Amino acid sequence: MGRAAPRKSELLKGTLDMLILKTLTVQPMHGYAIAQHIERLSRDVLAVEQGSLYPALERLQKKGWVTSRWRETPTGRRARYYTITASGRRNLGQEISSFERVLLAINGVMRRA
Amino acid sequence: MGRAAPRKSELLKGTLDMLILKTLTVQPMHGYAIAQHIERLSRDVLAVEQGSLYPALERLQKKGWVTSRWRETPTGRRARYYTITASGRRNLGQEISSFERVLLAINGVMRRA
DNA sequence: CATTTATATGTAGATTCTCTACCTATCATA
DNA sequence: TATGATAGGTAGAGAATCTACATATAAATG
Repeated sequence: MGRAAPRKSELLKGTLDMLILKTLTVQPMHGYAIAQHIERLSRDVLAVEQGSLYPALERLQKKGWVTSRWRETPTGRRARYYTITASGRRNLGQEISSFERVLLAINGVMRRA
Repeated sequence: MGRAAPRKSELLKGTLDMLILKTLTVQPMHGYAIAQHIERLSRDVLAVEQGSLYPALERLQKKGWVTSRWRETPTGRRARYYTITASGRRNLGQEISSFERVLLAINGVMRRA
């Protein structure tokens, strides 16, 4: 057999919520589409497993950062569409600056260590 | 009361092993010094708790990426000094490129989403 | 027509990592 | 004398992710 398939997966722990919220700033989307969106924009470097996705969406909803309702997809299937809330947007902003802050800190160690 | 003290802590989950290994490329160090080093180079953005540090060091040792032995510190205390191994260096290289790869992927989502 | 693949949502349980909260001990300083 | 810094550690909880499974429908393929 040939070389192993180029690892599709990998996900920096703790970034999934941020990625989902950012994705929902484009437009309301159902879970399956959110995962596809993230995978596509990351050129398939990031894999969003269902076992991570749906619990994450519940979490976000419980925190009031997204709301959801059942709707029909363009192809006539039923799906739960998620919408980011105002407080979700505020939280996204905070998560982004915290992420950047930590990233700079990590860089500080990795460059100068 | 005034605003909360500027959070000292924060640690991108999954990066601790990389930070420790990178720190040990400078020179063998004991645990306490590793934590201080990371905190200092990150300008106190990253906090390395003992409850994370020592289990991480055990992990790294179990995987053969570091070795350790008791020695005396310059100030005459006993401390366990950790040294990165050849396979530890190889692993560090892989962790770094994987980290960068994932970071680019996240950026792809965060910029274009 | 039958089967497989893609779309869509979810749950259970295990794993992994980190954190909080402890405990011990020595040395330096106030 | 007591407190803080140095040094190492553990137990248990909590959070997030992953694997594996279960369900259902629509579209594509044989």
